[in-house]
Amino acid sequence: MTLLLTPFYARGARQVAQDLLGKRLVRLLDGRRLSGRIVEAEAYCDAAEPDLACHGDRANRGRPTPRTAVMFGPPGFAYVYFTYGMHWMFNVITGPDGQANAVLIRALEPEEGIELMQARRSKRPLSQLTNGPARLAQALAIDRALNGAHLCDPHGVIWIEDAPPAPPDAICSGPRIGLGKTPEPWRSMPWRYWIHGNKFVSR
DNA sequence: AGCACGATTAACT
DNA sequence: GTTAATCGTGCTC
Repeated sequence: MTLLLTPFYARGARQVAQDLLGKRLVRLLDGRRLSGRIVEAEAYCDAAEPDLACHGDRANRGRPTPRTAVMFGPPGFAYVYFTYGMHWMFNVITGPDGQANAVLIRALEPEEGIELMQARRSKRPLSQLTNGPARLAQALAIDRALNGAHLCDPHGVIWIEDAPPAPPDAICSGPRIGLGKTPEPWRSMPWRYWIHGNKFVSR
């Protein structure tokens, strides 16, 4: 059981997003493991490239704000933010310290603690437990308390474990979801990655 | 101090 | 396919 460490995260967001497919996101809640394999992820702001879809680039002329401060910090930490007045989104920080690079985890294939996750999700069927960024956050009890959490701490409450990667020829890519008003070309850049045919992908 | 809106979801028709 | 829910954030006045 190997925990992914800083060097894994300290790379380009698009590379990390693809390499995260197949890895296991683990949440320790009241001593119990809730987990799932990552099957869908999106890259936001790779290296120093501009990305007007990225919170770090869009707000405050690309400078940190209280909300986005974690994004500008070192890799291997969690960036958790609140949106639509009710939903939490879980990201991992990638790239070098000082750049607002991140990967949004969009969907998991549930593995451990399924009953507990279902209890947290109004007993929804397995297929609708963690197939969306806000859904998986609810299932794994991810909220503002985990913003800034270190994912490389073996005594922490959330981390990502090594697991067999998705075969390269099974990785699909396409435009990111929900960008709405984001200008081109970023709106259409194919920086969303998922495992071909996996039924837990959000769409 | 006020306001428009969002890296979404669930429940509608 | 459409829409309400719901509030923190960042921008403008």
